[in-house]
Amino acid sequence: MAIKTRYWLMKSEPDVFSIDDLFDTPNQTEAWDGVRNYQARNMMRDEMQLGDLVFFYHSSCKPPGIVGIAEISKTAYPDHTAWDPGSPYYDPKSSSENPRWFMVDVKFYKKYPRMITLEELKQQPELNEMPLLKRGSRLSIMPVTQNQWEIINKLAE
DNA sequence: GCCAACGTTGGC
DNA sequence: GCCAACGTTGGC
Repeated sequence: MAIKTRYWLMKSEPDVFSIDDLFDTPNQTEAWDGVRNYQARNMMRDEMQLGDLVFFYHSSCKPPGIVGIAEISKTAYPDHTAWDPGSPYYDPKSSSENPRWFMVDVKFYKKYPRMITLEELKQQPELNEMPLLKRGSRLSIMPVTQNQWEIINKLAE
């Protein structure tokens, strides 16, 4: 039996990797490397399923917001950038025998005709339970409920 | 560039 | 296992 699709939100700084970069990547698929937070890692490693849908969020930019949707195209596998001393994501405590960090592959799904800004998300009372909108929340990957997913998709119309 | 909030580290 | 110090995130 197929597992029910889950929904997520993943943050990326567009200067580093934007939704247009994903669009322009061969096969429109890229490894989501560099996650170095245990909570975020656990969600990728333990909960993300093939075909799950992801809000692509641009952070640390003006303005921040959701710019489109990606799809999980490969479930979690070790993040080898942690083993590369030349990588900004290098972590000497991770090894191929005992990997500490994981990544998934995401595939471009769609880009919204306009960004749904953080400001706009904040104005929706139905969304105030989203971790994204909670004071002090810094999670780079977070779950989205089906209800939240539908509300935001409607905003994009 | 500021800084609040949060996670991680490491001495004890 | 506590907790102070430090580093990072990310909106503003």
